[in-house]
Amino acid sequence: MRGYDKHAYEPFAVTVDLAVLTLRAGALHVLLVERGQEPYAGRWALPGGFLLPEESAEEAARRELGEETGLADVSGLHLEQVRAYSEPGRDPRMRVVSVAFAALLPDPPEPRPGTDAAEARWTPYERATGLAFDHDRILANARARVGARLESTCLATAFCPPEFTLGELQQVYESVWGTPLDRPNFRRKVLATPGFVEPVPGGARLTGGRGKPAALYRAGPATALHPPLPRTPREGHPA
Amino acid sequence: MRGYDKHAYEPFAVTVDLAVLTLRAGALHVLLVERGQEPYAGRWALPGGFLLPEESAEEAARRELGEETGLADVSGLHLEQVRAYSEPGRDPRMRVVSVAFAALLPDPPEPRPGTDAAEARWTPYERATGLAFDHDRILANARARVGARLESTCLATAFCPPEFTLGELQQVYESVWGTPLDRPNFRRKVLATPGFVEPVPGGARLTGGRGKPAALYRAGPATALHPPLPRTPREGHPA
DNA sequence: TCAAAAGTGTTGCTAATACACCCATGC
DNA sequence: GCATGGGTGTATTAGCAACACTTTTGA
Repeated sequence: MRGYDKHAYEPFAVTVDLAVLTLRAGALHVLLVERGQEPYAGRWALPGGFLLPEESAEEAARRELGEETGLADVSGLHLEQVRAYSEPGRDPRMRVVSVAFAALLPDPPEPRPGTDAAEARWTPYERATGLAFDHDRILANARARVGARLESTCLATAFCPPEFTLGELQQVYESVWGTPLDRPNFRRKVLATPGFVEPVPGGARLTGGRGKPAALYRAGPATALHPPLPRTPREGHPA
Repeated sequence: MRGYDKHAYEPFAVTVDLAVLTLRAGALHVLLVERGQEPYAGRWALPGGFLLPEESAEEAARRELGEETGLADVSGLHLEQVRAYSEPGRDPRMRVVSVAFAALLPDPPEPRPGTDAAEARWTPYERATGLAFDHDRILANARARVGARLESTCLATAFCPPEFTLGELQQVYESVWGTPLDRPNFRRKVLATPGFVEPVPGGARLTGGRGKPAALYRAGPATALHPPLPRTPREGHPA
């Protein structure tokens, strides 16, 4: 930040990469795009793109999110910065520093191919391997980050539509963490946290499920979870 | 990452900013440098600098750390990436994207001024306000990140010399979190976590303290803390 | 002998896990 | 009826906060 000269250093390109996560049929999915050109032509990759001259990485990520998903209003969706990736060889063409974001979507719209006519597709998280560049690592980091945030923040509601049941909320945790949770205990912990969820006044849901209609909730005003929702229903904790 | 043209976009400068944290006399301190030139000439700032063409942000951060502290061997020190900062106006000169790191130092050496002859100084965390650029925010984010990592990882030993007492380790937590902890309970939790600390075979310490000599420990092989060391001796965090 | 810091023991409360059980709906 | 998912109740248990107490040093 001192002794600088605008032209003394090779210019860097700065991009954003997005791990757009959602739940489809109770399983974690990620939005992938098929690359149309070299390098890695034909391979799947995380969506992303260059920063425009007058936008921040967050703004670029939100713009890309709208472009890739085709969603009209993308302003309320949660974007979580994961970290920056800056290894010199990560893009064979030039020096690219990438800021990765995790985006959380409640309803999974069918993706429309981006402006560059490459295909876009929701892919189960487990099958999203062999991605272009270092996107395998970025995706794993994004999932780990989101999983950690679920423990201590109210982030889980970002995966849910405006009104949701506690069963749906529980599925968020189970899908991202990959562990089953005890329903009665989950319910108590969520309801015991003030401001996490609020019951919607006169609602109960019916049509979808085969069982008893579930009560509907909305996201509450809280952002932090005190105490945290621990990840361990079955884990080796002998001590 | 698609449809790119090396010259289609304004070039970005990429820098690293370092929040170098240490404990002096039981209080959290941060390394600041006085800026010698505009903008913000005469103001204090976090140390940092540009990425060289063939180094990653982590490598640049470690190099800067060595340059600013004057430490000969900087390879074992802990560097924690905080996040990237990319708002268009954050540097008035040009578009600068900065990757922030928190560095944790056990022994606080007197800093030597950097190559650019500006002054460098350890500053108590509370007095490190009014910094140049957006460094107030970066520093706060770095401290929050380190505090959160103390809960769930064995990071605290990075603040300690190779051999340390449990009292010193406790001071790390108390200084970063800003809360006093109960010594007996802290001791039990640390020792109950396998691999967090290991007693050094035949050691006890004497000269420094006025009380009973404390046993010496070293960092163990564990990196994660299960269960986490909770931050709350008596705390009610309402939303 | 006192102060200061390390270390041990104990107690009592809180909270969470692991269930059993009831409810309401679709088929 | 019965399968399925929602929701409530509860007992045992484990963990932990709080505090009393002992130990070992320097002054």
